[in-house]
Amino acid sequence: MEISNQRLAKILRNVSAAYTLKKIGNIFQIRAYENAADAIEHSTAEIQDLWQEGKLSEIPTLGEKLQDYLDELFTKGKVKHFEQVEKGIPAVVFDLLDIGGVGPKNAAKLAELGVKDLEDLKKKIKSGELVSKGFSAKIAQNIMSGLLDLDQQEHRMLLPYAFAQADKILNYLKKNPDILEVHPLGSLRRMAATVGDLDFSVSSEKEKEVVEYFCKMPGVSRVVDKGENKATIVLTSGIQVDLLVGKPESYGALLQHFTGSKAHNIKLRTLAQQKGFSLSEYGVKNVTSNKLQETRTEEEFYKLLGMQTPPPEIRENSGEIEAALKHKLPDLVTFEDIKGDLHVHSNFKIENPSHGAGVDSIENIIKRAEELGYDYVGIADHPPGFTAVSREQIIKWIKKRTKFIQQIRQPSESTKSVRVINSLEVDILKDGSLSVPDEALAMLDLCIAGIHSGHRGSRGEITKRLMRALENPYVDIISHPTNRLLNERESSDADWEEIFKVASEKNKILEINAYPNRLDLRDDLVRAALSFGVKFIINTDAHEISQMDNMRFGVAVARRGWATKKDVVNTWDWTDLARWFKL
DNA sequence: GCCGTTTTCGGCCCGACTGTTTTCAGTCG
Repeated sequence: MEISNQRLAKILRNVSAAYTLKKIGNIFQIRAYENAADAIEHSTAEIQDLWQEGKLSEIPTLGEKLQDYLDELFTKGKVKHFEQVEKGIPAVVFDLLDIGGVGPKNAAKLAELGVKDLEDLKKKIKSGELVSKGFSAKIAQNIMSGLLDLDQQEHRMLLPYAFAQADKILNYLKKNPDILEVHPLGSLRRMAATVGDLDFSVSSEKEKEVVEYFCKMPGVSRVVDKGENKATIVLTSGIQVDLLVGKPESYGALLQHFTGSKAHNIKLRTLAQQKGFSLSEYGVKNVTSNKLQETRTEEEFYKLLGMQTPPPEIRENSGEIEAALKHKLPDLVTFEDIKGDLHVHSNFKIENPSHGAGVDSIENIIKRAEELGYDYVGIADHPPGFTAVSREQIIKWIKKRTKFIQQIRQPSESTKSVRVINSLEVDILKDGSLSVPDEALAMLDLCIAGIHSGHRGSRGEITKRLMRALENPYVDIISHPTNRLLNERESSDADWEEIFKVASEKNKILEINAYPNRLDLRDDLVRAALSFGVKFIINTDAHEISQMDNMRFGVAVARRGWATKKDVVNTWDWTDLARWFKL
């Protein structure tokens, strides 16, 4: 049985709620379950995978006891202790917890009043039954809007989508002359693969006026909260947006505080506590003198703690605080370092394609690469499907395409033009062989290989397939290695350490695919692969030229995985790249 | 229940808003 991180977090939150309701243990035991749920929910690795590899202890907040419980859960599908503590609590209580604003106490109270499920609750609020049975009208109203929000929120937003929405809001905010600075916050600023709601901070002397201005933004459907210096709204699209306004003299602390992550901040505050400081969004307080030191910038804030400022992308309490204290933060790869995109699909004519072709011509792709300031671009179409087309036909098609590319790249011999790389993205078949014969692969400049079917194979099967592809001398790059699709499909299960080891030995490149719902290789696996000396390439896998702009989201994944410029081959200049790929 | 440059006990991040609370409980980020 597979248990997703989200489901796992929910199971632990249910236990926490049961502890609360039955008054089992103290507040810290209750919080321990919530802390673990948070950590699991925000983990980029699949917890069940870690369990299989015996690495549960790598997740902070999972101590001896919780590890035992998870072991029992994954082995037997249930946990005796959990069942015991939840005994006697109606199942509906745990469903009610999903409503924003409803915690254990209110959930239990609702169940007591005979609420059967979420639909029933909606009915009872509309009919006034809830109020007549003792709930205040205001609380009933809040629960109702929580219910409506729950209906709207299906998935977390994909990072590029969230960025597009955020840009509109940023543009609106920047128009107000009272606003001195504005930043995205939270998972958006940390460039996590998915984003729950959109948070922004603003530096201004006129806090109240800015909050008013924000609440009047076009597209606001509802103002949820409004305070002196903060507000929460819901847009007509259902997206929740938070705004926090701070004075310029303390803006650094505000920005730091709400960028998170939660785990990063908790660790930071624990550390500060030992040094006699208390941290908040207002600044650094000396506990002895009770004096608050304000900070204009994040850099000042971290400096007061004697450390470097970690880039937002790596603020996950995964070693960045220790590195910053030693002034040894890595020099992460940047978008400006990128010199080319080697995985773009064109509309080159093809019969019986194995997978979706691109919509733009090779000429237009080259033109776009020039506009982006790239030194090189790789055209990597899918070949014809090997089952529908004969071996001879595939070879013939590749010959024709190779000739076509050679013709249009003639001007690129001049120094100012973009170099064009003749490539294909071939399938790694069920047995690990490729969908294109070696004879045809020999005609290409380089070969990208990826799994495009049977993603749900067993750990052994997937590992074997990838291994065999890595052994193939024609394969240069493995595309989107885990094959996850965000909000749709989990990563394939494989022995990643073994794969990283072999990839490093054989000088094979792993792709960080910047396609919005892939962002694959995942950030945590990038970090793991780095320790084996694996090199990466960040590609957009664009199927239309506008998607070539997604590069920066792939860069974000690399940064979150602590990759530096030298680890990413498409930051290299043409000479180094050509030498590596023997072009 | 977790955790450790005060390690196996004794702490545990910090502050906000809402409701109806006249000093606090519940919930959230």
